Parts: sequence; structure tokens; C-alpha cells
Amino acid sequence: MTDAPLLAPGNTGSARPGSSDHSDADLLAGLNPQQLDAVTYRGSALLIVAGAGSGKTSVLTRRIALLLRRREAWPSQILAITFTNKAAGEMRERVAQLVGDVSRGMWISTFHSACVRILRREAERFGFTKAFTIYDSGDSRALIKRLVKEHEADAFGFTPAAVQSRISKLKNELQDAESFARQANLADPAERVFSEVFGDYQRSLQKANAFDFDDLIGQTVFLFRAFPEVADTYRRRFRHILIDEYQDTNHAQYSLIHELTRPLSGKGAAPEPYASNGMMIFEPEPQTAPDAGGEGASLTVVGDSDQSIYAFRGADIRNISEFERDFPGAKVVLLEQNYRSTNNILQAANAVIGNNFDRKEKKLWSDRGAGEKIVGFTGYSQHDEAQFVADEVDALHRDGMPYSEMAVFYRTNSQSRALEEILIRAAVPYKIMGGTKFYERAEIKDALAYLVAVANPADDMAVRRILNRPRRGIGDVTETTIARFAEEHELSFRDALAHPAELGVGPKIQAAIGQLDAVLTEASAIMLPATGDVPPPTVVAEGLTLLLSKSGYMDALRASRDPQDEARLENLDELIAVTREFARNNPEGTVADFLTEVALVSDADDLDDSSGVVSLMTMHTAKGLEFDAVFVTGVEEDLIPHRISAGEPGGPQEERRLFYVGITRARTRLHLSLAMTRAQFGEVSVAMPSRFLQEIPAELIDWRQSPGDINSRGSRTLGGRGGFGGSGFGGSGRDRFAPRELAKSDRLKPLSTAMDKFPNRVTGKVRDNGDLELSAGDRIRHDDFGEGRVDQVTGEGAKRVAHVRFDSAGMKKLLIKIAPITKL
DNA sequence: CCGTGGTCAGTTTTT
DNA sequence: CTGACCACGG
Repeated sequence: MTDAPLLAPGNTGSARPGSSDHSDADLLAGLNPQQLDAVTYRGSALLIVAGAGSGKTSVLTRRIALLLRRREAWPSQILAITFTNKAAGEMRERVAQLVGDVSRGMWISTFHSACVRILRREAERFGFTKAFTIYDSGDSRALIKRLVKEHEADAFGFTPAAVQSRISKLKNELQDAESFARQANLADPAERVFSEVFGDYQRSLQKANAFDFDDLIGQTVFLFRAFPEVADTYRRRFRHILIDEYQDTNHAQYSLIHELTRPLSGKGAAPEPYASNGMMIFEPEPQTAPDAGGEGASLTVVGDSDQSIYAFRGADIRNISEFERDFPGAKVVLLEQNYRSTNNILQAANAVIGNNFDRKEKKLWSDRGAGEKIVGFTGYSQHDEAQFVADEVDALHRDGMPYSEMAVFYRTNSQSRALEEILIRAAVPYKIMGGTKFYERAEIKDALAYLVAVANPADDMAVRRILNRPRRGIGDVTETTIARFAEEHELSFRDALAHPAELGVGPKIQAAIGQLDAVLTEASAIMLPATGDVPPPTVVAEGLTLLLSKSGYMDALRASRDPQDEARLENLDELIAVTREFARNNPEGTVADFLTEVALVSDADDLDDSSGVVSLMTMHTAKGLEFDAVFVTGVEEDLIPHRISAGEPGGPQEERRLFYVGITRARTRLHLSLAMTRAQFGEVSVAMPSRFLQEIPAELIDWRQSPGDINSRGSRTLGGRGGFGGSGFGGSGRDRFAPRELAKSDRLKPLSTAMDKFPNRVTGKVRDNGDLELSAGDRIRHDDFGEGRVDQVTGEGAKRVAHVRFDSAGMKKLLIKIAPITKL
């Protein structure tokens, strides 16, 4: 990689270290005093506490740009860590806009990507090869499942998922199988079996030349601690380390940062720049760069403990709250001015987050005016709620707001279904971020397993996966036979395939195995050329095409009568398109590089061209994004806060932060909606408004239809808006559903919260038909739908549902307990 | 060894 | 209501 010019075109003025002449003006323009401080402060450690929407990305990018512009740092000396690949891409782009092309020399990536880069270069030091594969959660779960079965750990109540999450937690605390075994109570048989599974899991990974997600971080820390001279190489290289979303770092990541910012150990000779994989570890130190002199790198972290939402995967909020203790002499800058949202939205956000007790007081403010009120809506069902979203999106769009400026959030992925159904019907273009992930589809995993089998033949899991895909008549028995043969001859599973005749299996199966072996060998010849050869950029695309065609995989799908297989073929075509794209962006990319990229992409990353469509995503995925209009849906108890969080220490508080993250994404229009009933697993149940709603001052919310409306008067919802139309609801009738009592109670108790008109207080008054007995054939009257005949009754107790054929409104399902109905 | 049919289970967030 | 998994019968 050639060094890009240090200075941006048009900025060839005399930028000397420390100088701040006119050429910096553009970088410092428009910053408030705190932001300016955050951009220009120089010292060993800086914590930027950046409230939502306070311009932290801008601060971070300008800080980097300034370092480069003033020649305080060479691009290669900068390591910036972001939370997602997408954020990394954006940051690189923004720095490039400020200072030109130099961004290419910097490391701007996620923790995981950075560690992969380091590990690829150093893996050989501790028993791996640089072709190692990365196990995603699905891969490790599959492996753990096998081990759980082998150890009969399920007898002790261990599910694969539980084992996986426990191992992950341990690894995030930098515990390995040995250290766990040392301190575990092995007298407890359950602990012992877990310990054994953990140990086997780790040995399997090592044998397969593979790392799981957590290992990428943990093993890098291990590497640095075990090989101080290696750590020194990177300490010497990275002089400025910047970490975004610091509140979501876990202990392993924290330790990694510590290792990197430590002063040189001085152990071992000054490392020669050694070549690995054709790349130099570090570039010659520029003359103008400050002398490392054994000093630790300067560290800048940006975060907001109010937006810490990943404790469940080991994020430790103490990393940020105790930063000043960890890095003595650290400077702290607070960014509290919000440039994103209107004050109504910020007030709601402040009010909600203020209920978390052990937080540092921090109040976002904005000079953007009050803005529109928050719109609240309570639907009768989740579909009704979705209809509200669709209507509102439509209205906003007709008012000129582009679809791409609107987003719909929900707590759990499963909530997206109802929204999708209605949005499709309403012809609203949308895109789901996340959801069923492309790379988790079976055919994609198969295709990738073929690539892994070539790139990393030690990975038994991958080879076993493709053994009988497409169907070759190779089943369990044969697989075991091959595994045993491999063990006996100290071969890898992959290499055992080269000896079909010695396996003692039938001729047909021998032929099948031989054929697979031949395809893999042929692909290897293309994709893994002898060292020295420079393969064409398209190796991966060609190799994949060859593997899929000569293995018969494609043919099998084409021959199939299953209509789904057509879609699978299309998916594979798309994957091949991805490899072409990869070749374009990485002319020297290897198979391993491609697999790395694929393994580390996340949901939030494929945001690329959501041009012109509404974005649907979970609140987690929404972190770091912003939209003009935001719909937070399903604001119900047991959903947000999620039921499962209730039992976990700190759970409800984390949920509150998540809700806070959701509402602070909105610039001008915030909608909070919920449903009074929600169907989950085909069963309908009653939903209660989230406790977080009552934390928002009532005067900030304009209820189109409040929970009280539905409870005290029965469903208004479907009556006025039923079926398809629903138009005419969005706006004109704004006050139509405002409860009469509201005005009065507001005047009497101005500080009252929205919950005053809520059912929590009114629970007793929720419409309750008791155990109204209905059976097929009964005639009933519904407040909105009129008269109808009961078709059938399903469910038990409070969840009994009547399927009613209304004379004019058609078929409806009604929850008998609360539906506004009477028996005739 | 393959496909079917049936049972069963599990439902939070993700690099 | 889905999807994964298992046991059975061809």
C-alpha cells in the first residue's frame, strides 16, 4: 500500500506540527466550545461523554482530521474502533472528505475486524495458520450441540444455547477453559461436565484452526500478553487510538485497549519489520511524527453510559464510568447540546432516562424549539397499530418527507411481521434491516462451507457440512467411518476424503467421495496458488462457481421441483455477485479475506442503499442512526421492558436505556404506539402499556387514541378505520379521541404523567366480559362491527377467542374477555 | 440412506 | 404460528 499524500488537495499550505494556521479553520468551524475542546485537546487520555445527537461523529472525525492535517500523526499511526462496519465506513468517508485520500492508511474498523487483521499476521506463533476460519454464533452452536450430546451434558440441564452463552460470557471476561477449571467447583458434577465441554470446545476450535467471535478479541489479548515483543510492534505503530461507543465495550475489549496503550515493554529487540502475508507490519516511522519514546499511545474514547444497551453480551458500563480512575490524568469533555431533535423529544428522553438511578446527571438541550408533540396511538391489535404506522407514514410522505427519512423500531424481530403485512398492503416501500440474515440461509452457509473446505481444510465442521450436500448418498454411517479413518491415520477429515478406496465402503459411495475430493482439489489449485503467484482478483468468484457447479449443487437445485429451490438458486447467484463485488474492492483479496468479510458483516452494515424506503429495525440496530420521523412500536410491558429482562439484575434499567436510544433517534417527529392485544405464537394475549410511557410528561404527548380510550369505551379502532382504507384518520380528527377527562385533569395536575389516563390505574375498569360463554352459532353484537354469528371458539380461560362472521364486516377474531361485545 | 410425517420445542437484543 | 428435530417406514 503506497502512502497517500498527507495533505488534502487545496490544503498544501504549511501545516507544521502544533501549528494552527488558517488551514485548520474548516475543521474547527461551527464547533461549540466543548466540541472544540474535544477536537483539540492533546494528552494521554480523553473521555468524551457525548449525549445522543451531540455531534460526536463529527467531533471524532475532525479530531482525526486535525491530527493528520497538522502532521501530528501519520495515517498508519491511527487506530479508530467503531461499533459496526458501516460506522467504520462512514467515518473513513468523512475523514476522507476532510483531508483527502489519506484515510486509506488508517485502521478504521470494528474490534473484531482489527483483531482478525492482527491475528492473520500472528496466528502462526501460537498454533494457528493465517487461513483460520471464523465461527459465527451458528457455527459454534452447532459445535457445542455436538459436544453437549457427546458429554450427555443435557442430563444436567445444559442446553446448547445455555452452554454457548456461558462460554461466551467467560471469554468476555478473558477466562479460558483452563482458568475456569482451576477455579470451578469440580466436585459438582454439573460444573465438571461443563468444564469438560468448554475444554473440548476450545480444543475443537484449535484443531479446526478456527476462532469464534469472542476468541478474536480474547486471543489477541492473549497474544499480546504472551508475546510482549509482538505487542510492542503494535504499540509502536498505533500512537492515537480512538474508540467509539465505549460504553458498549466488554472486559476483553477493555483489556485489549489497555494492552495497546501501555508503554513499550522493552522486552525483546526492536522488532524488525517482518513480512507476513506479503504485508509489512508497520511502516517506517515518519520524521515528523512525535517520538514514541516508550510512552503509551494517546487514547480517546467516546461514549454515553445512557446508551449502553449491550450488557447482555458482556458490555461493562464501568469501563466508561471508571475511565478517569483507569487512566489517571484523563481529561473529560461533556457534550450536552443536542443538534438532532426538537425539545419535546428531548424532554421526553430526559424524563425517561432520569428514572435510572445510578447515572451521572446529564441533560440534553437543544435550541431547536419545542417542535411537534409526540404522537401516541393505541391500537386494538398489532395490526391496528401497524395500520396507524402505515397511515402516518403515508401522510408524512404526502407532506413531502422522503421515505428514507422515516424509520420504524421494535423490540424484537418477530414484531416486524405484522408491520410488513400492513405496509405491503398500504404500498409503503420498506426495508427490514436485519431479520433473517442472508448469510444464515442454509444454501449460503453450504456455499461458504465449500469455500472454507478449500481455504481451511483443517475445519472439519465445514467439510462435514458439505459431505452430503448435494445428496450423494453419504449418511451418518459413512461420515463416522471417514472420521474414524482420519483419526487412525492422523489425517484431517478433509484429507481422509482422498482415500475413498481404503474406507471399506461401497463402490457407489467411494465414487461420490472421490468426486467431492476431486472438486475440492481442483478448486484449491485455483484459489490457493503457490506462494509468489499473484492470483487474479476473481479467484474467489471463479472458485465458488466451480465448486457449486462441479459438485452438482446447482444442478440439484435446478432439478428440484421444490419451488423454494428457485429462490435458493437466486440467493446463490447473489452470493456470486457478492464475490465479484469483493474482487472489485479487494483486487488482492484471498478466499480467507472474503470469508472474513462475510463472517463479520452485521445487520446494520447493509444499510447502503435504503434509498427511498422506510427502514424497519430493532431498537438495538437503530443505535447510532437518526431519522426525521421515528415510530417506536410495541411500547408495552413485557416487550419494552422485555419480560426476560425483569429477572436480570440491571435488566429494566438497560431496557430503559434501549427505549431512550429509540426515542433519541428522532429529529422532528416521534410516534409511540402500542397495541392492547398482541398475538404471539398464534395466541392472543392482553398487553399493558409500558411503564416507560408514564415516565413521559403527559403534555408532551398528543394521543390520537390513548390506552384509556380503548379501555373505557371499548374498541374505537376498527370501527372508524377498519379494513383497508383507514385514511381520513390521519390528522383531521386529531382531537377526536382525546379523552374528555384529560383537559380537566391536566389543569388540575399539570405535572401529571400520561399514565393518568392509563389503565394501570384503571385496570379494574378494563372492559371485562368475565367468563361470557360463547359457542358456535351464538349471535352477538359488537360496538363497531354490528351483529354477527360466532363461527367457533378457540383458546382457554382469559385467552378465549371468538371467530365471528359479521353480517357486514366479515370475519374477525375477538378476544372474548375484553372485546366490546354482547350476547344477543 | 432418504423422505415423510409427526412431535416437539421455543421464542431478546448482536460483533 | 413457525421452525427445528426425531423416529419411523420406504
